[in-house]
Amino acid sequence: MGLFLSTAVNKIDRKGRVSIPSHFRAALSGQSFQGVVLFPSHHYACLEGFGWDYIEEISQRLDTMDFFSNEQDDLATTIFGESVQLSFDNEGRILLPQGLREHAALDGDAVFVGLGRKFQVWEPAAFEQRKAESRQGIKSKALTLPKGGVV
Amino acid sequence: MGLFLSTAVNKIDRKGRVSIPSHFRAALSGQSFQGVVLFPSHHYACLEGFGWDYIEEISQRLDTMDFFSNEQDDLATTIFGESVQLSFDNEGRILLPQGLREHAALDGDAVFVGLGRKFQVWEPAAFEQRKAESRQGIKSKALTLPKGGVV
DNA sequence: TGGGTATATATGGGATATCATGGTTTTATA
DNA sequence: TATAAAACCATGATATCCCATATATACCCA
Repeated sequence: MGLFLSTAVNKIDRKGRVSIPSHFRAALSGQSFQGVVLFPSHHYACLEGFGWDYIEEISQRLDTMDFFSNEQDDLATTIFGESVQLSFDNEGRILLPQGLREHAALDGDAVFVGLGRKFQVWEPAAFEQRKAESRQGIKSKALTLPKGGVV
Repeated sequence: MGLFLSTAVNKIDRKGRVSIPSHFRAALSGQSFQGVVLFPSHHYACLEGFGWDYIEEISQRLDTMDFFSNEQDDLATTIFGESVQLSFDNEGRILLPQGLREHAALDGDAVFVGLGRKFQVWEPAAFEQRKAESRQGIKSKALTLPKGGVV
């Protein structure tokens, strides 16, 4: 397995904890780090999430760049500097840092959307809007999957 | 594990001590030397930091460069000449040498930014500027990760 | 098939441990 | 002996652990 699928909505409790949907946790069960990495999306008011292996992959790609190059620094500052490593508690929850909650305007409920190798976390109303937009986008541009490609 | 992620701001006390964020210490927990290596960045008014293992890797990479090139001299001078090895106290703090504090204009608060294999230490206002700059840099140059997608 | 039981998941709350921070005392050093 | 550095101790805030419970899901057996 290892792919994030489907959508689920969970509650954020007064301490700022949320359960990661169990099927998302199942997708991560094989990994060394039991938790997720979250990152504020630059396109939308939502969070992007993935497993530890994905971060390591990014790190390896960055390592192929020059040591103290500006390009490497720019990418690393935005990608690594803004992502947070959050481990599961015994109940499969994470504690959402304040900054991330604000970025996605999360309060009360959180929508988890599976997108294959990554997932997103949305405030419910914002997600409804996004969903409508994306349907519209698919219609107007007649988007299809690239041949044999990944989303 | 072993990657530096996310951003945290800690206080420098009147003796010049700062806590290294606990998740950074966790990333270094497997290493023989319990502490960090810091040196003044030549690109920015900040400090660059990493664990002991990374110093060795840098040394190896320098060996692959032209022997008496200016570039190698610069790097070698910076990295080996200006680096300071600072060990944790029982509370996970280091004592910042005066010269380094001045280079990064550190006073009061210090921002720790994870960049994967290394991290940086910034004066808060200076980092805000740097953050904007790096986002801009990515956009304008349409930077993507080598051989692969953007996050 | 129906109904009931067991199991897993999501959620809440109190107790406990960790972290960042400040200060005091002891040790090393010049 | 003067000074800086290291070790030690204290504390509030916050994160983590642990237990309880409700609800939903899977499972079993008549």
